[in-house]
Amino acid sequence: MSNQSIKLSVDAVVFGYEEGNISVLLIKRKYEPFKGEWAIPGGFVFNEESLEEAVERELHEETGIKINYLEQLYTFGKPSRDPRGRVVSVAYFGLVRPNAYKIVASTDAEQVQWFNINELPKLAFDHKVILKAAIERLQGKITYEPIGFELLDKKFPFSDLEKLYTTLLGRDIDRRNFRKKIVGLNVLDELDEKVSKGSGRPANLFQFNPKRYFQLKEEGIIFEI
Amino acid sequence: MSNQSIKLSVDAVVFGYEEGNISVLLIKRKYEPFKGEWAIPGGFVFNEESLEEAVERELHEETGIKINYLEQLYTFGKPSRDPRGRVVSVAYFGLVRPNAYKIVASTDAEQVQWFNINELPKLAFDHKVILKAAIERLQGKITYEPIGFELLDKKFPFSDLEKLYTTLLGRDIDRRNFRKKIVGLNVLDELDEKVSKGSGRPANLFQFNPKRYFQLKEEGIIFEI
DNA sequence: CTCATTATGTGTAGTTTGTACACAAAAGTA
DNA sequence: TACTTTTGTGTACAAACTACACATAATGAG
Repeated sequence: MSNQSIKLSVDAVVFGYEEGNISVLLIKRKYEPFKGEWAIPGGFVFNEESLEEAVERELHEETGIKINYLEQLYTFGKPSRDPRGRVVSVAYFGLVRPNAYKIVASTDAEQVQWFNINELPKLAFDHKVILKAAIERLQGKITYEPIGFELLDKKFPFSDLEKLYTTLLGRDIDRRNFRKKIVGLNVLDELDEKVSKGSGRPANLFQFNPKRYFQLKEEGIIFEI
Repeated sequence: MSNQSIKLSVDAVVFGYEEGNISVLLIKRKYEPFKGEWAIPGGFVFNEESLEEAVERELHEETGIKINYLEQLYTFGKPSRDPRGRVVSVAYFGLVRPNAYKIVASTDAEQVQWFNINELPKLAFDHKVILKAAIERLQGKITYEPIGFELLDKKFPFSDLEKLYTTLLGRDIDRRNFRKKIVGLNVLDELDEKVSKGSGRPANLFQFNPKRYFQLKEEGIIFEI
């Protein structure tokens, strides 16, 4: 099989969340194919780097971002997916706090921008399919793994968490029951700090406690919303 | 990136189930590297075939089996995982009814054999890691997708289903509650046939109804055990 | 043929979890 | 100071889960 001529690339769907909006990080391609079109950041894997290293490198090169949470999503291998020839792409799925980093376009990217997932532009390659898979994964996973916290500030008022879940799940949540449930999971620390945004009673701040979460997980107690 | 020299392969972890035993299909390698050692079936992807086609081809070539259920598991890309050089492997996860096919070794395989997942031999490459991931996926997935039926005969007594779940989940199940729950999901058809194996009251046969399952799924009713 | 053995089939009560729902407290603003 | 806005909290009812025992239909041994 020395005559195999398949190229391997990685792509990263990076989600951010801010004030009730879920957004994805996209780049405008500087070169052919699909020059000038929007695409998920990514690129070819170097011979000696791992797939994760490749994703982080490409992301940093093209967008300036450093990722918070990263997991493999799916590998897309349809022979026709890239006009240049056979390219198989391992797609990853990432989460960041958008305000924690400044996005800067460089190398293959002419521009970088956050897009609300409900207002997406036309995408290059099969990136629409990849993005769809990523959104489904995010929506599915948020109910049984505490990944939502990766999208919020370290310290957050309960209402932020609630708004994140209503946005992601696309349905209303009963505030009291939601809080009861999350508090019952016992993975949040209630801080002695309050935050006030505009009018209304100031909210207490909370913080996710990963240590406690992993302890509980080992004891077989599962996170589920 | 024309100087990328990464090879792409696929591997398939195929599970079977018979009489309280979950087993995996392994081959004994005919050639170097790892000649004579047991491994998951798989091989290099051809330039023009999709990943799924590659898996099915390799499986058929090496073991004679045709798969019942196939899904992508994970892509393993550690630079050091293959002594021949950089090989990235897309691992798949398959289910079959073992008695439905005759396994026959050929091409790269000197031998094919079902191994109980609790009595595994030493494995070539990083196949131990792959297998572990596959087992976890199987155990996880069986509680929220009706994939268990792919491991049973088309028509099966309830006790078979129950035994499958106790085996996979590694814990006892209350027979009455389990039956109540599954029947309540409304995805099984009760047939007018009975089967008797040795002594004991003959059991009614059941059959999974995929059509009904997909209907219910679209209505938002979820399968969960 | 009868009795012991084996596996299937079935209901109910108690507990736990989920759901629906409204008002007081603490801040800002006019 | 009173009006608006957002946070914080408890209870009653419904649904789901759990534990649990005995009758039924077959086989096999004596």
